[in-house]
Amino acid sequence: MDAALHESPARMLARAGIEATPLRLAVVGAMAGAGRALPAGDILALVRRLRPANRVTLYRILDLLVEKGLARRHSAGDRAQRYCLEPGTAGAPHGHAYCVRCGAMQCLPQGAGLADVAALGAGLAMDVLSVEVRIDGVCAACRESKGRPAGAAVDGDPGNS
Amino acid sequence: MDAALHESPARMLARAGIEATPLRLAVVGAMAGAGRALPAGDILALVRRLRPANRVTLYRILDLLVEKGLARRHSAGDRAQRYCLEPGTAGAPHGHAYCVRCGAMQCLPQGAGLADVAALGAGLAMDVLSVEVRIDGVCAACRESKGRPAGAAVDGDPGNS
DNA sequence: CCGACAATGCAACAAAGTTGCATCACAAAG
DNA sequence: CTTTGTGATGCAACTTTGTTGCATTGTCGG
Ligand SMILES: [Mn+2]
Ligand SMILES: [Mn+2]
Ligand SMILES: [Zn+2]
Ligand SMILES: [Zn+2]
Repeated sequence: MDAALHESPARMLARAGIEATPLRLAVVGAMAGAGRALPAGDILALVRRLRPANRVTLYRILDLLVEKGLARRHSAGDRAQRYCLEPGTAGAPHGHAYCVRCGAMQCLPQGAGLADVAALGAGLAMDVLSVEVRIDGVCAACRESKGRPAGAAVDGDPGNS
Repeated sequence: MDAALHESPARMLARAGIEATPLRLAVVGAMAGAGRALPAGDILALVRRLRPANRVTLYRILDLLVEKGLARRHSAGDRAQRYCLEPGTAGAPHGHAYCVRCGAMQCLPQGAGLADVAALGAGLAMDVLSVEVRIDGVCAACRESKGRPAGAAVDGDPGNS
């Protein structure tokens, strides 16, 4: 996609008040421009194309990114949490489309359809913190390829740590 | 709550084409009238007030209920899936309000705020199967009690199996 | 060089769910 | 009444995903 639209990983970390380290830059780089929310395992595989990386450290970095507001954590139908970068400008939430076949979780354009869900939360006798909207289904790629799941996962074998 | 509003567990199973067994009746009974989506662990604890029950069998029963359309499985912010009975009449989806503090997941009234989310799914190059809407926040009970979480869990010790 | 302090790595652990296989219950057949 | 088949249940081991405690490394101010 159009790389010019994206801030550099270094700037993103700076904006969130997180000290830049090689691993953190690699993690943010892996998530940037994906256009979808990735499970920790996929992010780890992507980062390991560039450098060795420890599983636990990755989880700690992801926790930090979420805590500092740079990333969001989303639950899908399966057991793994997905992480996607907050769209640059603000904390406006966005929904996701989850393929129950291949596990891909596409980020949807901001604001789409979420307005009245947020309104719904307002009447709830609850301090609303966030709103999760997920559309489950079978993605176009998986609908075609009847056989194996379409974009099943990031390649690259396991191993290190 | 008003028990007269609820179908009997036996009837629910019959309607879904599931053979009734004592355990299955107990499971459906535990879920019925809860008004919220319960994690498997809570359902197990409730069932065990009545009879011994095996963890694996419970998971198999829950899978069966979901497969036959009698129950729905929902993911929350934590690692445990929640299960709630489909409201009697139809497959109309409903959203949930999840308390990040005590883990309670309240079922919201049907239709509330989900109309345009469903519409959003229609434009998606994806075979839409279902729509998940979850409002995360801190429930009223937890907001008051600053100390320990409010409705933390179903009581009853672990043990059996 | 020295100590402080954050980042990383490693091993063990934990929670939730799954798998394979043994057993049980019960009904139909002989 | 006994045999035999089938689905439901139980049990142990395992997998996946994430977490915790603690050791090690690296960096920066003095
Ligand atoms: Mn996203
Ligand atoms: Mn519900
Ligand atoms: Zn797919
Ligand atoms: Zn609560």
